[in-house]
Amino acid sequence: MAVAAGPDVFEKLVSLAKRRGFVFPSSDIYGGAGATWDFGPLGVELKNNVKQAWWRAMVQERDDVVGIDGAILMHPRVWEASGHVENFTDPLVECRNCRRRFRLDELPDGDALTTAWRSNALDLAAVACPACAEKKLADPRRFNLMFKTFVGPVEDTASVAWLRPETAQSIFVDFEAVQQVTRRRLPFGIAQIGKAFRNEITPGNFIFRSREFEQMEMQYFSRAADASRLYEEWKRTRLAWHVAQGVPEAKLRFRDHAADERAHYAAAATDIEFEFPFGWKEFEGIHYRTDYDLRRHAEFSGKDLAYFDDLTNERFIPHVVETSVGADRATLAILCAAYDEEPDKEGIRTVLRLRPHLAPYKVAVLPLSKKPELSALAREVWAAVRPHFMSTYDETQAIGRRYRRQDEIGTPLAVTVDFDSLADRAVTVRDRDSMAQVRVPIAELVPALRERLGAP
RNA sequence: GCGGAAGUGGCUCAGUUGGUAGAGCAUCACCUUGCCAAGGUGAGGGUCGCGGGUUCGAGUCCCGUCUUCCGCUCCA
Repeated sequence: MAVAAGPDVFEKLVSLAKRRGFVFPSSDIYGGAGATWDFGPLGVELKNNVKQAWWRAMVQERDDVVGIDGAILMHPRVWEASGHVENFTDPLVECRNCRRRFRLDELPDGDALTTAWRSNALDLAAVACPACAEKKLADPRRFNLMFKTFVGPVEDTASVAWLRPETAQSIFVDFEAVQQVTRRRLPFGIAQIGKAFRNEITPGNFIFRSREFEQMEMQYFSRAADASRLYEEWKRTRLAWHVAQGVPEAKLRFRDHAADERAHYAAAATDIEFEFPFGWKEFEGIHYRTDYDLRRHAEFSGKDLAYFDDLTNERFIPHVVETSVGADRATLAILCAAYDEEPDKEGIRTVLRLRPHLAPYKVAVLPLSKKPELSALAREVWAAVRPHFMSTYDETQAIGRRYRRQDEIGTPLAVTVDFDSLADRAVTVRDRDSMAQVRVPIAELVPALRERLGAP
């Protein structure tokens, strides 16, 4: 499908995204707010469609997953239990010679150094840099990946709160309540879409890595004995979902994490990577989190989070397989996969070959000319279409140019009202990909469009 | 945060040895055309990231700052 590729294409895509109102830099009139992005009128439609497609596949079409929407601010102890306070706030040491940085605990004798640092007795003068061997390590500085804020009018340590760095913890914290109210038996999953915040050291690549982002996560709870099989199943399920969103399988691959690169909570981890124009990058993670999270929350909260199996009379902490995909990254991958250019009489025709269920607009209504009688009928047609499909209307400039505008934003169908329409009450439906045209009576237009757009 | 590069109308850029901003595309209007970026005429839109300095005068020199991009940690 998409033949265009490479970094130059990415620049064109970013340019298109800004020009047509998919994504803007946030706070742009103040010079930008630093790796934060606003989704414009088209971007919000696209991203909402991506989220809706995920929710549909994950919750609506399955019989074993339910959804929640958790709060961004949580009890600070949650992040101690989850390990984030410990693992996301590690002191970093920078070598003044080679400029490389290391986590203090990853240096030789790191545990001893960390202990010394905590008691303000750290001396790095005799410690060699692991990279260049020079003994020029600067004093450690905390680099907190979590955003800190304060609840209540007084900034004291008792009122510290963190913006969640992942959505998963709401699910673990709510696990028992959800399990009880839905009367679920294992295995079952809880899904959530929501914002998460990380104070990234190095954001970049457009919306690929930003400090505020949206996750689509699902935690699947099961017996320990089933976890490995479920882990493999979810890998396949999630890959298939991306393919169903129009991402070619050839541009997708799994990458298993080695033991030393896994997040602190994961016993096994696989990335689904997409071949972005700037390289193969992760955009979904599938993790086997064991019973780590529930066990920790049971420990820290003092609540018994064990599951009682009334068929076997066993009581145990469920194990978790997680799938976690960035909504922004998935949207970016879909945009990259959809971007296409093809030769044209006048130069190049840019087309976003988005699947209809993801396209911001499903239908564009276009009068052949701006003559008042055509405009009037076209607006009447638009009014008939609007309740059924996200749609748009355009009557400025030449018809060919307007088709190109719609191609560029991925609108799959155009409805053209011409002079014959005034007499025969029929319109032309034009297809973005085939550019084929079909004459359809206005009275049958909505079902005809629905048939061409296919399943949601 | 550190090193390197860059920051001019919506987009892509030009702007000579400092003299108060241009182009193409895009947008809009009118005329023409009437099914795949046609043509013509015209219009709107930038105090050149921001702040300060040097100068009679700065987009053009200096300092600071912010942002973006490429590397170093990380991960959705």
